[in-house]
Amino acid sequence: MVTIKDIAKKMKLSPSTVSRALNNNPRIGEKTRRQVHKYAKKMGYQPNYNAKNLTNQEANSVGIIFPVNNRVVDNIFYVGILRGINEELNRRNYVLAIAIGDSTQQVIDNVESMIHRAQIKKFIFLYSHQNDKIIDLVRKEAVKFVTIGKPVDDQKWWYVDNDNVAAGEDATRFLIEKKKSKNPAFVESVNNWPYEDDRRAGYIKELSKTRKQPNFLQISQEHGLETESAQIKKFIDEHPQVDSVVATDDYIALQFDHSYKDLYPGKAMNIIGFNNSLPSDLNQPNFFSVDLNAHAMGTQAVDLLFKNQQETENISSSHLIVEHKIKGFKN
Amino acid sequence: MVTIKDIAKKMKLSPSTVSRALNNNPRIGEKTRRQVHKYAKKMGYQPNYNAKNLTNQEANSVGIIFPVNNRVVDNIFYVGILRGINEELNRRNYVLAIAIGDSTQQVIDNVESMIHRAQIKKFIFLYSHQNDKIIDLVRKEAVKFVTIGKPVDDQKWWYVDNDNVAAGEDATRFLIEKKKSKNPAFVESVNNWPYEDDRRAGYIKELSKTRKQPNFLQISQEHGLETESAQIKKFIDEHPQVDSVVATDDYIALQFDHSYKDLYPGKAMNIIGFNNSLPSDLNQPNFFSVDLNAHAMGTQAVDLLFKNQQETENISSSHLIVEHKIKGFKN
DNA sequence: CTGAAAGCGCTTACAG
DNA sequence: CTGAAAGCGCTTACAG
Repeated sequence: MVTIKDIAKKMKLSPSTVSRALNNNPRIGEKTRRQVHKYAKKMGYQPNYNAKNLTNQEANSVGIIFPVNNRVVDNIFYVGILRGINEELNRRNYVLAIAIGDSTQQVIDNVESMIHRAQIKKFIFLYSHQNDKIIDLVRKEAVKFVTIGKPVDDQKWWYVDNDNVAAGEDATRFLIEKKKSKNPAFVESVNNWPYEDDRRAGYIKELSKTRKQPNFLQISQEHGLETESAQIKKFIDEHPQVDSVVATDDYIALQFDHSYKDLYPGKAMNIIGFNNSLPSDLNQPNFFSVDLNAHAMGTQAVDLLFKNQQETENISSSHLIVEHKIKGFKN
Repeated sequence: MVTIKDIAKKMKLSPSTVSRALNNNPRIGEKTRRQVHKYAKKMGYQPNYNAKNLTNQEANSVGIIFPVNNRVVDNIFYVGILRGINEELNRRNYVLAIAIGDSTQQVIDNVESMIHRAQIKKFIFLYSHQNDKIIDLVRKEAVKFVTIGKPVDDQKWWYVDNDNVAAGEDATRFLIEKKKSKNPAFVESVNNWPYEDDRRAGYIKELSKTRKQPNFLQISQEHGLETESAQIKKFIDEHPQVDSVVATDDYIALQFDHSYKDLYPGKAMNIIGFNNSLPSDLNQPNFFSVDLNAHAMGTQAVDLLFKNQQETENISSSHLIVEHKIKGFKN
C-alpha cells in the first residue's frame, strides 16, 4: 500500500505538502500540486479512508435508512433510488452504508451505531412518516439528513419529493385526453399516505376543470372485512359509469385490473398507476404508469445533503422537486 | 465522546488493559475485565470504528454487490436478502456497505475503492453470473466473498443457494397433488439462468414419476419478434391439454395468467411461480408461489463469510442450502 | 510557499 | 496479570 509518506519521500517533499497538494489546498504552488497529483497517480496511491475519517472525525459515508414496515413492492422504488444515490456519492468519494431491519429497535440501534461509532454525519431517509421514532432520533443529533417525501404537518426539514398534485392532475388528464375517458375514478388505500392525498387533490382539480363528477374508492386490507377483490367488485357494480381509473400505485392498479377482468371477462378498463414498478414486459395495453423518476430522487437527495448551510440557511425547509413523466404523454 | 483513555484514567488502569478487557483478551483477569465492561457501559463508551479499522488494517464492513443489469422485479428479492444480511451483521458489530451502478465500470470502480481505500475484506454478491468481470476481479484480491446462487460450470467458490431442483419438483407436485392437475406445463425465459435449468430438471423429474408428458414454453423478450403475449397464446392454442403452469418466476407467471385470461375470459389456470415477489393481497385464488426465503439467504451468506478458513478448508467449494416452502403445502 | 510536530483513538509486540 | 511505547495513515495549527 502506497501512502502519502511514500510519495513525499520519492518527491523529496514533506508529507504535509503532499497531503495539502492532494487536497488541492491553495497554499500549495500550482506546479508542485500538479506534480504531486501526477506522482500519486503513477504510484497508484489510494487514500486510506479509515485514517482520513479518524483525523476528520467524520466518516465519508452516507447512512441510508429504510422504513421498518414497507410493502415489498416499494423495494423496487428503493433500489432505483439507491442507484441514483450511489452514482452521486461515488463522484464525491463517498460511500453508501445502509440501515435496514424488521423492528424499530433494530433500526434505532443501527443508526445509533452509525452516528456514534462510525461517525456518519449525513443521512437519507427513504421515507417520511409522521411521528417516526428514527427521524425524531436523528433530529436530535448533530447530523444532517434529507428525507424522500415531504415532512408531514408543520414539521420542517430538508427533503426531495415529486409534485404529487401535478402528477395526479397529469394522470387524470392523460386518461381524459389520450384515452377519451368520460368518468375516471380514483382508487387508493385507506392509509391516507401524504402522496395519496396529493394525488387525490390533483385528480379532483383536473376533474373540476372539466365539470366531471369524481368517484372514490378506498381499498381496505383489513382482514375480517370483505376481501379487496369484493370491495372492488362492489364499487364497479355501483358505479357503472366509471370507465377508467387513477390508482395511487401500480399494485392497486393491478388489483383493480384483475377484479375488473374477473367481473367483465374480455373487457378491460384503462388504468394508470404510479412508480413504474411493474416490469414493462408485463404491461397490458390498458395499463399505464406515471414514472416518478426514482433515480433522480436519489441524485437530488445527495445534492441537497451536500449543499452547505450557507446556501440554504435562509430557507427554513429546503427541498427539491423531481419531475415525473408519463410515457408518450407531454405533461 | 468517551474513549478508552477516559475509562483508563477513571479506573486507574492503562489504556492497554482497558482495550484488552473490552476485547475479552484472556490475559486480563476476570474481575478487571468485568469491572471494565461495567464502567465502559456506565460511561457510555462507544468504540470508534475508524480508529479500530485503521489499526486493524481492515474495515468492519461487508460490501454487498448488486448485479449491473437486473430486472427491477428482482429488487424485491434483494431487499429481503439485505434485511437478513444486516440482522446478522449487527450482531457481529459489522456494517453494511453497498456497491450498485448502471454500468460494469461504475461497479468496478466502486468495488476497487471498497477494497483499497475502505479496506473492506468481505463481500457478498447478490448474484452469480458466468464470466462476470466483477467476480473475476474480486477473486484476484486478498478478500473473502460469497455469492447468492451457485457458481456456474466448474468454478469453485463459497455460495448460498436454494435447492432449485427440489423446488421445481415440489412446485410440480403441488399442482398435481393439491390442484389435481393432469398436465402441468413449464414456462421459462430464454436466458437459461442456472436456476431455471434446475427448476426445469425438477419439473421433468417429477413428471417422469407420474409418466406425464412434459410441455415447455420459452418466452422471448426479443423485440421485433412476436410479443410475449402472442407467444403465450400460441402455446396455449397448440397445447389445449395443458391445465396448469410452473413458471420460473412470479412475473412470468403473472404474464401467463394475463394472457390466458385474455384468451379464455372468465377461465383461469392454476399457476405457480417462485420468489413470493408479488404482494400477497394481489394473489388471485389460482396464483401460487414457492417462497425462496430471501431473509435466510442473507443470514446464511453472512454465516459463511465469517466461518474461518480452518472450518472449511477441506471443502473446495463450501456452500449452504436454504429451505424453500410453499404456503399450505408440505414439501 | 513548505515543513516539523502533534494528534485522531485504537491495538499489540515487548517488557516486566 | 498489567503497562509504556510505538504505530496505523492521515490532517492541520504553528512556525518559518
